[in-house]
Amino acid sequence: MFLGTFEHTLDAKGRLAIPAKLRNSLGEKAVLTRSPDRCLVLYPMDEWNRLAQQLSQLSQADRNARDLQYFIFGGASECEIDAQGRIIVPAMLRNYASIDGDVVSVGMNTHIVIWSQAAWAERETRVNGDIDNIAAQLVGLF
Amino acid sequence: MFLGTFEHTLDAKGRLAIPAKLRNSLGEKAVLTRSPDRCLVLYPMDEWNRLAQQLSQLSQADRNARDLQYFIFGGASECEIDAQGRIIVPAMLRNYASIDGDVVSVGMNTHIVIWSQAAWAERETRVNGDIDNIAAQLVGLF
DNA sequence: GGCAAAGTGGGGAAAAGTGGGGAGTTTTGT
DNA sequence: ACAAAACTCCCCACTTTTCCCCACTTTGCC
Repeated sequence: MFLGTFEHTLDAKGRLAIPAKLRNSLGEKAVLTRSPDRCLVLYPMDEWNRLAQQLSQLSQADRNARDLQYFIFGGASECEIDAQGRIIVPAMLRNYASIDGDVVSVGMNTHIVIWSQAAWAERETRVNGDIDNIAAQLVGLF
Repeated sequence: MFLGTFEHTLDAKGRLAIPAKLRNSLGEKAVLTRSPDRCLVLYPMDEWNRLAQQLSQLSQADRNARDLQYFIFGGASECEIDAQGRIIVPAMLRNYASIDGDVVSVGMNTHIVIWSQAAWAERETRVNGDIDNIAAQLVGLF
């Protein structure tokens, strides 16, 4: 169970420390990949396996399915958490999510989402004040 | 489990180094063949055996089935990974996928796909910006 | 305040990626 | 048939990147 928002940094070697409170629910290994909205997603292995299996079962004949597989599998990286609780974020993923330096990690219950500080701030201001309307469109949940 | 995207080179002798992270899930032998979209595919032996069996079971009376068998079996090459972690890509396959020099290898969970750098870049620009729509058509996965 | 855990930074050993030489074999051309 | 050329395969060498370990600073907690 991943909860909370954490601001921290990614160092010059591309290493990212996973906040201790998020790390607890993560095993020693995890899979990092990209999300369509220009941020990264970190899955614990069991959650990743579920996703990977569903994705693999899509028909190879469907072009959209293949494109999505390229996006997810091709953008993925199996991460081991080192002795300091860090993972290595490949240059390609750093680039995709415009991450250099300040980072925001968000626990999303089943997985962790990683944003560049700048993109996160932008998102916050966009959504702020509008959350009433957004929630209103999803009545029935509460 | 093959994951990630890697840019590297094929040397003048037709040798292609398999990135270490992809090599780990590969045995000492693998099968390289062509894919309909002008790139190459590298299967580990167990995955290849499954594919080959399915392909063999197709009806010989069906012309399309025979053509597909020619395409896959005829284009296939059994590869051994040498001491430096490289395979040799036959000239015919290099030619088919327009590979000379820069190459992109993509882990696709169960197999590895190999593109020429140029063709990959073209594909990327085509898909870029469209990934939202593609993902939207496949909701239920996330 | 002091201790422990978390977060951050850097240096050095090891591995990965790349290129090339040369012996042995096959193919090509005369 | 024979020589020359091309191709394989195996070995070695160099450069770059990655990984692992250690050390310091900061934060939180008793």
